[in-house]
Amino acid sequence: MFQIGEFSRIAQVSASQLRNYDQLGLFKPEKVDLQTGYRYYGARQLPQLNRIIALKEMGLTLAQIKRLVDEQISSDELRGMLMMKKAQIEQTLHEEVMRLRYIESRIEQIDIEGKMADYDIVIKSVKAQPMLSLRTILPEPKAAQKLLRELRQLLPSKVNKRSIGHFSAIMHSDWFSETDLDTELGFLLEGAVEDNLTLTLSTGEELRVRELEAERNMLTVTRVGHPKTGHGSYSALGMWAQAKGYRLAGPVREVFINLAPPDRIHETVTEIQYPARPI
Amino acid sequence: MFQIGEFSRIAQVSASQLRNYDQLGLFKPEKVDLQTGYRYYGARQLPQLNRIIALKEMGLTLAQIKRLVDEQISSDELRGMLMMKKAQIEQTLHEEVMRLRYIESRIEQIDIEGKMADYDIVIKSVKAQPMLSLRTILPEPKAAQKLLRELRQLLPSKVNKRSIGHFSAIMHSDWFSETDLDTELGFLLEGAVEDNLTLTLSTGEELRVRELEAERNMLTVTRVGHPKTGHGSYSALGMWAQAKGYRLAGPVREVFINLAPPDRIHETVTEIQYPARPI
DNA sequence: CTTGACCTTCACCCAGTATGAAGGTTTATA
DNA sequence: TATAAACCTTCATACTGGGTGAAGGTCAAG
Repeated sequence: MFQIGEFSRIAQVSASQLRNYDQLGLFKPEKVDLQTGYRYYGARQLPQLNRIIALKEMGLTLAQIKRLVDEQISSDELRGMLMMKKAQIEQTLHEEVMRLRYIESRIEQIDIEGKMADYDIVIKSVKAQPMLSLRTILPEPKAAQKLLRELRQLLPSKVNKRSIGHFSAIMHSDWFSETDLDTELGFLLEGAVEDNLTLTLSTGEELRVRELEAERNMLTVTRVGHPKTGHGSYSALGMWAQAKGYRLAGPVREVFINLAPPDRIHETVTEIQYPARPI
Repeated sequence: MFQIGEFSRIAQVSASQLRNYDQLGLFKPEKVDLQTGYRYYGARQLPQLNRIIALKEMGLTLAQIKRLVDEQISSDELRGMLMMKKAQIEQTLHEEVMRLRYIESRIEQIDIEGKMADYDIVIKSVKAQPMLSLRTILPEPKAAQKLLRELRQLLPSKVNKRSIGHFSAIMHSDWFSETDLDTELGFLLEGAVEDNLTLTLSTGEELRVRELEAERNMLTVTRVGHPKTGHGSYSALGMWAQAKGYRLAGPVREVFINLAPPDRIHETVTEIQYPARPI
């Protein structure tokens, strides 16, 4: 029979931990002197304590170990618990590997470019949201500006001013070119809006309200600059997606967070949103 | 200019976090109304905030990010910080992989044997300690018992009773056999002991004090049972070492934590200690 | 009779943020 | 002009899964 101090030296577990385990009902001394409260441990208890320590090192919590130890759990159940733990570790392992890959790609980028990139990809989730839009083949980028100008005049009379959101574009083309892009243009709308609202332009084209889908995994990058100069951001998005294990999935959205006037067009702030799925 | 609420919606960062970052000096609004204290953020601040979020996801702390952001750190320094973080992640990754392998081996073992092993390996560190011992070729296991009996009679007269530790064996043979084992037998000693203490047995053999080396990584397994039946523990030790990335390194020690009398020999508790080195 | 080991209980620490409540202004809408 | 919603500050608390330490007192061995 060992007193707590000696037992703690043999097992290399602090006496306070032993008292703690006793109190938790996880590991009780073989005998407690009722008069003095002294704990007495038997040598045969060492294997039990070692089991607890081994399970702790496998990453089980004390509560789980308690269940294991005092419910005389079957080996099948134990196997199940270990499998769960295994899955959990594999999950965090996967996440760590992704982080590692990403950091490596940033280091590599610094090595190549001599500086840190001026954009950062962030993953967001986006709720479903109505949009008043027109899908059209844009002959050239400036056509969008004309559309915007007219919309700005017409919109306030049709829609409550508060519910006008950001001007946005959805790119339905898969390829990148300067001309003849299949693009959906319009304004995001906030809150409830009549479904069948429409707005007719001077060209005869008609904007309708439609619901943009919610996206759980939206890779986004926000950049300042002329809207035409976003190429770098796209390639960064692609690399990021690959490093983190996402597959780019849907039509890209470009949300114009602030619409600078033409003479300060390079101050425009755009958020590029690329729907993605985990691989 | 956005108020905190709208900005928080766009950036998907809670308003309280934004206030927090402001207070930490990590990310300040473009303008603060001195009258009202209202924070106003500009669209061009979004990329800055995204940088902070991206760095946070890489695992840097807010304090590190603050240094990065407001000390205009050079790309070399940034590279260094990321390399550090990378090394750190690789370290935890390695540990997780080890844990995973171990858990897998335990699951496998349950699958094979239908139950959990009845011993658990625990890694300890052991201090240097004096031992009064005799190295000899043991013709047969019972010779050890004879030695022990004589030692028990002789020892108390030579050594302060308090400083007598556990009876122990050190196996200098690499192979396992029942007979002719090159074994060192004796008692561990506690506290300071005269160096040149010796003890002569009736056979003429002489026990001397020598210092056992400290071992930082001692793989230990504690078992209850007849001392001869320890084979299973040894194979478990080997498997464990392989799974966790250790190389078995030194002569094994067996410490008899309790020495049961011959009629209850199966209650003997032994700790097997195997020095090891991380690979 | 002294010293060291032990007892209980309670509080506090770790790390790194994030959140919430209380109590009070400000702004925008009806 | 009333009222709701948004904002302000400050302070406290949560989280996770434990571990450590002090205070104040009792016990045991030599």
